[in-house]
Amino acid sequence: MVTLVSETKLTLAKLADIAGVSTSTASRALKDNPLIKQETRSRIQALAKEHNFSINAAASRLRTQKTHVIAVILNLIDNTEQSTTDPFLLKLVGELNQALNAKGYELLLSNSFMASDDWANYFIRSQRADGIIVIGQGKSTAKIDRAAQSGIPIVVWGDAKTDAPYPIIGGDNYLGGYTATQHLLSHGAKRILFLGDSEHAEMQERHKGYSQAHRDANVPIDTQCTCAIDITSKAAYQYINERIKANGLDFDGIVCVSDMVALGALKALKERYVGIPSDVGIVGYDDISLAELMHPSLTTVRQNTQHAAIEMVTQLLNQFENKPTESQVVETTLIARRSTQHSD
Amino acid sequence: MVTLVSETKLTLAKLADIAGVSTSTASRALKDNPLIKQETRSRIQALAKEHNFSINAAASRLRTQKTHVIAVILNLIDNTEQSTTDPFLLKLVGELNQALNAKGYELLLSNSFMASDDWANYFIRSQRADGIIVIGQGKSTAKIDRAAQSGIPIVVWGDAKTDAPYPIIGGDNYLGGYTATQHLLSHGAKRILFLGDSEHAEMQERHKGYSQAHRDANVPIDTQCTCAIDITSKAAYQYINERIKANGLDFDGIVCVSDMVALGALKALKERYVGIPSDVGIVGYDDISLAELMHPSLTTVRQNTQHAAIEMVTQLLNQFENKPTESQVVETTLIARRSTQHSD
DNA sequence: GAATAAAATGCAATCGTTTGCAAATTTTTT
DNA sequence: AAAAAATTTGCAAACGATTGCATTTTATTC
Repeated sequence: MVTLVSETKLTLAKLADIAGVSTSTASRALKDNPLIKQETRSRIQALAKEHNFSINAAASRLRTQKTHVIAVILNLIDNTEQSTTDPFLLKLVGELNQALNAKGYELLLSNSFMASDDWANYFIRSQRADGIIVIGQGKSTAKIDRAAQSGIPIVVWGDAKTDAPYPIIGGDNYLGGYTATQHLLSHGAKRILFLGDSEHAEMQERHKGYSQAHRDANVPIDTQCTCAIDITSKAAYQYINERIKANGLDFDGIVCVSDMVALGALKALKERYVGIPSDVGIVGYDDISLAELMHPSLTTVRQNTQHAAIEMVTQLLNQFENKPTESQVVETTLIARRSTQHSD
Repeated sequence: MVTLVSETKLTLAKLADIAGVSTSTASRALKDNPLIKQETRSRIQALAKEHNFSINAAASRLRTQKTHVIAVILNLIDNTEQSTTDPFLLKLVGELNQALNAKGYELLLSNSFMASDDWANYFIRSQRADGIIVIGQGKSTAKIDRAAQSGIPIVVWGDAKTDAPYPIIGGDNYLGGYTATQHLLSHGAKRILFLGDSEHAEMQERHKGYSQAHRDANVPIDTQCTCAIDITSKAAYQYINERIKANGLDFDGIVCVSDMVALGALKALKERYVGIPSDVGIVGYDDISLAELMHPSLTTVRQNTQHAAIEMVTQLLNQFENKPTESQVVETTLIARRSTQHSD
């Protein structure tokens, strides 16, 4: 059976014609509007299916002024390639896709390199999307602030403790940093490196937790142990390599701001036959799927991303209805594995 | 300085009013149409910037019948969660985003679970997107075939050797499988497992390469060595574990259909203190960023995804202009690392 | 069976751009 | 300085769906 491609595009008007009703009736019938007699509704819906009819989204959006599209912006750091390589960000995108679809929205993917600088204009005023979800606060929140200032619906994944006029969803970074550090200290570590980029709000919070854990354990902190590097495994690998070359093994624990960073550090240590966790314990962040596949498996801090995604979507949709919104902290737990402790 | 949110939405008509010209002139001026006097053009463009004006995409799409949006569909395998976990797919999405943006298109992300079954209808006829890029042929190409049959612009990432009425971009899977196997054989392996799901076209090709390599090397093939598992690290981990438990170490090499699978296998072997590569050599596929971070670093087959993305976009845009299209094979190379050979 | 209430359908304006064609303006030519 | 040609601009009709309001049809009541 060959289905011929219909010569002329099928519009609602034509479908209505076929059904012998007006376009208004057809339109309502397709939306299951109870204003229309049940029998008519079913008849038209069946007809639509039969003729492979689809409402024209462009026309519908123009008329209703709603797109049912959400722009998700990966807010990347300018000079690093954190983006394409970090599984965590993309995992979050996957979860968002799911959460959005569940609410009848679609996901327009973008990143801070490509989208023009004026997000409110480009995405919302232009009616490309109804709202924006930004992943990551980046080093500066200028663009986010600007977008928010113009009053568009917006939600951010970042550090929820940051004071901002828009809701921020994120793990408890202070707690994450604290727990990771405390975990190492309780296993006897005395000189713990903090590996990450301290310009991020999220990372700063983690660093505060790192410091507090030291204070609570009465272990002195050496500023030499706070290491600012790009958030990539390569940077971590290089840093650890060079540090050991220069100073010898002058630390016995590492708190990393992401699993990717941890894996880079791990590789450098292994190549130099540093025992893990016997000589150095390592804690990562994010619990990417590879963390438990490493050898030794990687102790890390997991944030409930699925819950986060749902929360972000909820907070965004709330804004559509002018409901109040608020920043939300999602569950953050330490997953203890072999990179910090010997066989259980 | 407070920028007031303009009370009434700024439309092209209003902008034209402000400028003292007709909407037609304004429209053309914004597109830098040479029909309009240069001076007028600049004046209106400046005015648009000043007033934060953005063309309404919905209206524009309705009128021009073009969306400048491409739907990217992750064609996942129904019961596995390959999706959210496999860095390779998401890397490809990243590259596509880049390639699309370079051509002035946006990326609408979707996956085979969520999108309705009738892609042509849902995305194209509904004017949500101008074309479709499908990532992965899946176990059945039914949905893809159906979409293609209705004559919409479509491109697929998969096995380029598959005969299909749409262009397929992909690595040379036969060669990849052949090279990986040959590499292991040349390092002395005699019984090599093939770990993967043979229902995929891509995997089948790789398996053919695997077989041919054996024949060329005069090494017998045991069907017991072809192992059908889900394409996840977890499945690989379990499989290897159970196999060893049941049969002992009855193999000395593994060809995996993805790095994720390889990492799962690797973990299982390490836990049983199987020497790598001394007892068993392992080759992965995809060269995800973690491959070289593993210990030992993972020998794998790399496909040039950046080139692939650009090629896919090109082939898709060609269809818009009714230019001929053709399947394309992208560069596929073996990256030899420690998991198959001792220190160099 | 007429009057009233309730249910179902249709009319027509609107959303904001784009574009073929006509009209107005400017420049060039004779 | 008028005619012809070239350059700029504007008119008005699409694009296809949605929805408040009016109208028609059906069901209910007396």
